[in-house]
Amino acid sequence: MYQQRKKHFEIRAKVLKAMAHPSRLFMIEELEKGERCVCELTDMIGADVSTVSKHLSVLKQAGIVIDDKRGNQVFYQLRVPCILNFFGCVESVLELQAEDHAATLTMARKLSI
Amino acid sequence: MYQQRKKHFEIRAKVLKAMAHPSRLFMIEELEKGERCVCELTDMIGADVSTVSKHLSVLKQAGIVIDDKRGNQVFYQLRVPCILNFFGCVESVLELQAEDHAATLTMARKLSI
DNA sequence: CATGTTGTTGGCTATATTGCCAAATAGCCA
DNA sequence: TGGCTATTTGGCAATATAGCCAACAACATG
Repeated sequence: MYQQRKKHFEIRAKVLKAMAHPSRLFMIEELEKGERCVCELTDMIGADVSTVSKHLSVLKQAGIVIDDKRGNQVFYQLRVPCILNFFGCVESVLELQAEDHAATLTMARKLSI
Repeated sequence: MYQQRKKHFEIRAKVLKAMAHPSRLFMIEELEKGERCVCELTDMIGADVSTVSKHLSVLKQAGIVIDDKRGNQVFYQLRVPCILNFFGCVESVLELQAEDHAATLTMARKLSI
């Protein structure tokens, strides 16, 4: 049932895993506006260049971005525009969580906890 | 630039991280068909029950599923139907990768590498 | 060529994740 | 109550990830 399609899920998971980091999510959102060089992203994130470079290589490995070396700099570009759509979904998860949280607070207040 | 919205990205990343595991992706896909108890998922996945239970708790923590204890069993249910849409996006990443791979092979053949 | 800028890679430590086993908990039924 | 099933939790070892520094590679420019 699962074992047969395991490989399939492993591959999908790799893509998600590549996205599942705050700095990388930021980069994706930033790259939606257009290509950026490593130095620009580094400035925005405020981490070591080597750290940012490694994050970008994770995204590249996963097929989410492509790089283009021009002169001294390397420009990264989103490869998959649809990623944007997904954030709406993630957002709806978060909204539900917020509702739950609010409901819990209300309930607690009613029960004077 | 990033530091101000860091929290925001951390929260999003948590949701993605929860999804980013082959067994958990399988569960999500399975739960799209309807609720399932832990024992059913365990049978399908073929891992230890405790492992499956922990995976489910990760999904629950992230707000992706909810659980409902009925008698002896615990049924899990998807909370966010839109997750399905995202797989199309992940799939398109994979298709692009496949194309690249094919192109690389073709190129290698042309160059007789 | 020498120097500065931009990125990548290796190495290291700290931390997180995974998955198993064993133990604990909770509900069912005789 | 006692035994059975379903599930969760704690603990542990193996492995993976993150982020920094240092070293290196590639290019530009004086």
